[in-house]
Amino acid sequence: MTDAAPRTARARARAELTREIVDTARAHLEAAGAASLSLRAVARDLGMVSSAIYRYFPSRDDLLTHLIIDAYNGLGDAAEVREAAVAREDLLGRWLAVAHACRDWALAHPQEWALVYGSPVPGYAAPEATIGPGTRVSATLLAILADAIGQGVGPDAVPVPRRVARGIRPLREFAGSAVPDAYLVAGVMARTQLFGHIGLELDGQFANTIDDLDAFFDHVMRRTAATLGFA
Amino acid sequence: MTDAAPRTARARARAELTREIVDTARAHLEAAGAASLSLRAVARDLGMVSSAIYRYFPSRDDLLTHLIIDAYNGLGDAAEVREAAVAREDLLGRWLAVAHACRDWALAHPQEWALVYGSPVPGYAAPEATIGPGTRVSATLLAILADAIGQGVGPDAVPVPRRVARGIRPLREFAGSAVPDAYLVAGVMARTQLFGHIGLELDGQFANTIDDLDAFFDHVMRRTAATLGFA
DNA sequence: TGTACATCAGTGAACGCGCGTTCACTGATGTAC
DNA sequence: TGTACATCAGTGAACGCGCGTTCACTGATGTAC
Repeated sequence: MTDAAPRTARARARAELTREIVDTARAHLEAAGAASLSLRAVARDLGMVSSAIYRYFPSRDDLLTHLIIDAYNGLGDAAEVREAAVAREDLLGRWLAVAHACRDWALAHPQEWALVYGSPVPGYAAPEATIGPGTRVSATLLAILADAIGQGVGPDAVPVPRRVARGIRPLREFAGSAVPDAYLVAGVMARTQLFGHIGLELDGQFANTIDDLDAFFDHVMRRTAATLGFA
Repeated sequence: MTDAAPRTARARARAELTREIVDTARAHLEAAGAASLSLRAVARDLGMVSSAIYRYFPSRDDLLTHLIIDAYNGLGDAAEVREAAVAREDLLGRWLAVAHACRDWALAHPQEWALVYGSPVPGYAAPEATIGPGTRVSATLLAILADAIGQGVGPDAVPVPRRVARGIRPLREFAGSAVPDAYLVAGVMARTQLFGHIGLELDGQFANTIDDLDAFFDHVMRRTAATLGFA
């Protein structure tokens, strides 16, 4: 996306300052949330005048878009790296790697998580450029499910009602027709359990209910893996 | 909380205007989200001067607190009414009643749902008064689980690791000791599936993936009920 | 290698906006005798 | 039933704040010859 090796001093300075702006904005985001992210505050922190930011980003929304893409990629990287370190035939291990990577990343970057999976930022509409990076975790999970089929492993093959089968056609096409409907449903439910748990945990919905969330999450993710037939 | 029958004309006018302020605020909330809820805009809509609001609510945060409690109660009412209409021994029906009531309410009041289950409003800390109403749905679900035990119905009694059992002590105390740990875990997972699905659906995470979300949700909730042993 | 011009980063002032909250005030409603 | 005082709702102006964005500018960096 950016030039690999900027030639001139000007270009190098520009690349560096662009990175500094994004880094500072991300720090502000983590400190106060997306709604109160302010260009002026970012500029202040960098010792520039607020209008100078406009040499780098055409608007606040554009900066937000960068942060969203970065967040998706940060999460995607974390999940993919941890998942790639597990032996291919160890389906449970791969699932747990993705699950724990997502939760760890979310706990380390709660506002970035909220930026992409929380309530939409008022007045901001995510452009198309965010769609691709937004599907990386799901794609990784789907790859595990596909490998499971190769191993003859999968969820209970309960019948899926016709109307449901019809309603998940876009998903089936995205997944490739080799994945049976019952697997797709179980896969979506597993993802909902994963993302739902993380969201509820970040929102404090387990406060005064569950003390040891590390242990609980691991157990829940193992139970979820069992619904997919992973041992 | 409020006087049942206000005596004087002044008191009647006060009660009515208080209600109008909350109603208008709720309308603004649904239109633009909690972060952009403005006292001045509410006052403008009611044809009053902005400072007049302060005769009714001491601050913006206090108004937000009212909206949060109202939202919890609106959701709680919806769930309880629908659940109460189902025969006590029909566990699946009761679970589905709660699940669909929650989703229907959330789709009808997405910003109110976000207010209580979405990312926290920046700069706002929910006071204790919101805790009670916030547990109504969970309490209803727990009652179904307790009745299931009475019927000898429940999830697979898989062993719960010691550390997990220790970590859910507050929940066990809240539920009463009659509910085995495996049931509590399965119950929390069911709630996560329910709340997680609704949250992801409201955030548009199923766009381009699942067309018929009504059918899909019903199916997913039936599969979830199956994990609790409900037929 | 040096000069002339074009490009671009950063400045500082300004525009226009909306916000939450305070305060001294007026006039209507309620209460006590 | 009528008067005197207290309570309270609503007014309008003001304070102080921070925001996103625009614009004409200066001075440094880069490029072409």
